[in-house]
This record gives sequence, structure tokens and C-alpha cells, in this order.
Amino acid sequence: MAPEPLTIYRADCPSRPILDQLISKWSMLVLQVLDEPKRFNTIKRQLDGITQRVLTETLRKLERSGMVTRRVLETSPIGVEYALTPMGQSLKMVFSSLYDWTVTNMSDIETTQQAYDLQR
Amino acid sequence: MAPEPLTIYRADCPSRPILDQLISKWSMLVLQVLDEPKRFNTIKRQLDGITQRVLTETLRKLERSGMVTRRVLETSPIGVEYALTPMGQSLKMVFSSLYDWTVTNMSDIETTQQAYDLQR
DNA sequence: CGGAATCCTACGCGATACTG
DNA sequence: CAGTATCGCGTAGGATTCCG
Repeated sequence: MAPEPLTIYRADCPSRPILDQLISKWSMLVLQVLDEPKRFNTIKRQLDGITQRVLTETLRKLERSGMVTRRVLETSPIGVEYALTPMGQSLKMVFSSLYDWTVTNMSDIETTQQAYDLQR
Repeated sequence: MAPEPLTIYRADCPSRPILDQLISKWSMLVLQVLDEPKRFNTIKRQLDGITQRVLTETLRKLERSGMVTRRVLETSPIGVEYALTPMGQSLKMVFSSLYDWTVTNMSDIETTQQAYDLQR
């Protein structure tokens, strides 16, 4: 048996953990919101429904993967500003089409789901 | 205070559950694999690491949202064939750019993550 | 202000066994 | 072959409290 080709389909492909970490609703929404450098609570206020804990985790993952930078502002009280890196901007662009697709189709999808549910 | 604009950022936007249901590593990989109608175990064999249970769940979500169709083949033993709908194809195209982005950047991201981890 | 720490619970998911 | 059913664990994530 020849070894499987080295693709995204293999369990040991490095893309697997990356997809798990970066491809989520909140990662996508955080990047969309970051059109300019913003502070923690500013982001939080704009992302209705996110908790502080989850936003912190999401930002850490994005920072760890090089999608955003974290800058401490020496204000009083202290402030922290997050900004997109070039890599983050490229991911944001990819997410943008997903964002657009979702907005365009969410109405149809809801209808389809309701029809599916009725049939059981 | 004026009501927030009716966007994807609102907690009650219909996109929220849709994003949670459709935007996942496995949804993406299943759609990528479905270049032609395929049977359950064929898909499973191509998606290294997925369990039967999770593949079933993923296909149900995709079917419920109208991304794939499920067709029972009257063979013996029985077979089930899954195929992309037009809507599923449009989502697949969006996922394709995410797929390409991931493959292109996964090496850089890994390096960045390792550097981040070392710094603690 | 921007977290970290703790507690607690729901549930995602693997493993396994059974079935039309 | 393509599931469903059940069990059991690990963890994601909400709520709350404390801190530099």
C-alpha cells in the first residue's frame, strides 16, 4: 500500500490543528471587526454575545498564530490594543467571502432547515 | 440609544447558528472531498481521522441546511450516496479559498506558533 | 481596563456494540 | 453498508470573583 499523498486530508497534516484553532465563528467575527486597531472592550462591545473569557481565548489563538498583534497602552487604567497583521489581513479577506456568503444565503438556509425539521 | 444595525454582529442574527453548524473543519473537508457523488464509506476512507459518528453528524447538518443530498441506493447491502447541491457547491467554492489559504500558510503559522510558545 | 483563576455544567466526541 | 444506541470521559465555555 503506497502512502497516502501528503494532503490536507491526512490526519497528520499540520493544517488540522490550524483549522481547529482558527476556523470558528468568533475568529471570523473578530477579524471582521478589526478594521482598525481596537481595544479589548471595544471589540467586546461590538461582538454581541461573546463573553470576556471566550474573547480572550480567541484573541490569544489569533495572536499565537500571528494573525493579530497585542500592544499594551500605558494609560491609566491600562489599555490593550489589538491590530491585524498582514497575515491576519489575508485571512480576513478569505473570511470576508464566507461572511458575504453567509449573509447572502442565511435566509434560504433557515427555510431549508425548517422544511427538513418538519419532515421528521 | 438607537438599535444596533441589523448585522452579523448581533447575537440574534440568523447567521450565528448557521456559522456554528456549517463552519467547521469537517464540514469544509467533506465538501472538498465531494467532487462527485460518493458513498458514505468512500467519504470516510478519504477523510483520514474522522469517526463514523462524526461523519454522520456532519453529513446530517449539511443535508439539513441543503448543502448535500442523500440518496439511498437499492443495492445489497444497501448503499447511500451523498452529492453536493448547487448551494453546497457555492459553499464549497468559498471553502476552497480557505483551503488554499491554509495550505499556503500552514508552514509559516506553525513557525509563528512555536516562537510564541517558546516565549513563555 | 483587561485580564487570570475558580467552579460548575453541558455536551462534543471516542469507543463499542447492535441492526435493517 | 450505513447507520443508531449507549456509555463515559474530556473539555469548551458560562458565571462569578479577584487583581495589577
